[in-house]
Amino acid sequence: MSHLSEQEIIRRNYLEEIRSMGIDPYPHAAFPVNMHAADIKDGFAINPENFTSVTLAGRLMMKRIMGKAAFAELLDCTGKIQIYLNRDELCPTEDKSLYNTLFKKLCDIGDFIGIEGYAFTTQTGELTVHVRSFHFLAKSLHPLPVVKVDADGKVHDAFLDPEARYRKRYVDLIVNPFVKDIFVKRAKLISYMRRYFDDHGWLEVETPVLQSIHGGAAARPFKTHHNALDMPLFLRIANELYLKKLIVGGFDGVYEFGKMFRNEGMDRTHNPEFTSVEIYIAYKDYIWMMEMVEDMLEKVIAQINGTCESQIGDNLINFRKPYRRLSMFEAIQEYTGFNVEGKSEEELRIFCKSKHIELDDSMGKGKLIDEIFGELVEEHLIQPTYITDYPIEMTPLAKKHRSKEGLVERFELYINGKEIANAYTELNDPIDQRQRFEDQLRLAERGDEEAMVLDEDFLQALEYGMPPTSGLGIGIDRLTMLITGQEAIQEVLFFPQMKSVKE
RNA sequence: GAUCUGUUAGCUCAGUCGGUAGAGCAACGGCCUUUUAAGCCGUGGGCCUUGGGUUCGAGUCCCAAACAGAUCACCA
Repeated sequence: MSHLSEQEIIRRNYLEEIRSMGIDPYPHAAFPVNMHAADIKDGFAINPENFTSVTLAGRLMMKRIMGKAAFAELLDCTGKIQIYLNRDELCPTEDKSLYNTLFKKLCDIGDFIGIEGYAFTTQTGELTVHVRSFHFLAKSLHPLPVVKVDADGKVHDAFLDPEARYRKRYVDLIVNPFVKDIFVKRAKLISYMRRYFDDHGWLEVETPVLQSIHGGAAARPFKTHHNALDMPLFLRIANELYLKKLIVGGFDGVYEFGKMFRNEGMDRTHNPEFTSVEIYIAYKDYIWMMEMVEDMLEKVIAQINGTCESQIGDNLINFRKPYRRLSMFEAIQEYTGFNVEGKSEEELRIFCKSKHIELDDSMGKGKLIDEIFGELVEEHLIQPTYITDYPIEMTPLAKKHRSKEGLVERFELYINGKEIANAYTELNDPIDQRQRFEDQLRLAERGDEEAMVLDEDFLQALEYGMPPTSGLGIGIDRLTMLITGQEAIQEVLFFPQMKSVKE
């Protein structure tokens, strides 16, 4: 703390003046809050008699002082409410210092105060708490941005610089009410999903974040080191293999909400740590999983938004089931007019070149088809759509398709042009699984940094026998973006990763 | 990682052709017993992101760096 602004110095001086009045600017005792701002706003018009003695606490956000009377705004966890203070009612004796000195002079915007009083409506129709007693609860030493909303709902002096908002999220939360709403919806999303899973009897579990082998996905990991064991460890890129081991162990349904860590680029849809939910259900296949996912999303989103719809940019997304199902080949046919089925690698390359898709020599047929899909189809999948049946090369943990040669039983759920969920009929044939890992090893030898690592312990688990199982992963951050209408992942993370600022 | 844009008071932003830095809010002082975007009147407040350069003179022009945003690449 090298340089203090004029306003910061003044607040520190006020802190000492409060002490010199014999008042503790950071009191210890609990304050007996019995009401929130929203309770009064919701209930006063119906039952005003319930609001003759309300005790509120929160931040002082605005002072309008008119001599012996003053209006102020109090912000608590439910929002703002106006309060009214009258000098001679607050200070009936000769000593007017509580009003004149403590409130008028030494209370700054941002300070925490507690009040007791009764609710009434002013001549201008504003619901207000008439203060009978006033208590100082905590001093704020930094000035807050002062954001005002006028009668037309127009915001003045908005605090909107993304860097400032993300680096000081607490200020963002204090000053921008819409930010809180996003995180409340995020919490509800996780809570309602958890309830849906629990109601079906599936078990919430926790698996290791620190892993000696980073399996279960194709991505570059963060590396760390355990000192006592003197061994390298990785932060998990996925929890898939551990969850399947629990299915081997005899649970019929397990799920985990948790952070995954990927050492890759950051942008408005990627943060190095992100939250996923993965769920594995025994004796099911990917067709069953599609039905479960659309049922769950319809119910959960209706509970959160009060409707199955969500507006994102220009698109109104409807989450009502059933969702459209298209195989990857059908989707490519529909959006490009090109049929990839039965085509040779050379024919696929010619098509890619005609569409100006960038290629490199290492790409096989599966990767080429994936490129075509990613470049030409994804952006068109606005309403919830299941894309099914992927080329086997890209998907080492999924079971070969029951009837289509060269494909696996996999679906991804696309919404608003982005992948939201990924699911398989899980591969439970340990011999096949070993071969698939070995194929990945060959990719790694050719320099693919994201190729999956062979996990001997996982293979051994499969050798003990895993029931037929379907598994699913959903990106919670991206789903939150969809239901809150946000287009940047940073808006749905309290503390998105930022570069450190050099002093 | 690439390209473009931005960084000026606590906050939101102006700043013309290169000539000693501006507004509103916030702060400070005064007046004021139901106001409301900010009650009224007045006053103070600046490492113009950082470092170089051009120039008699740089917030402004040039070069570099830091951080951020947008677009792209990679991924979920």
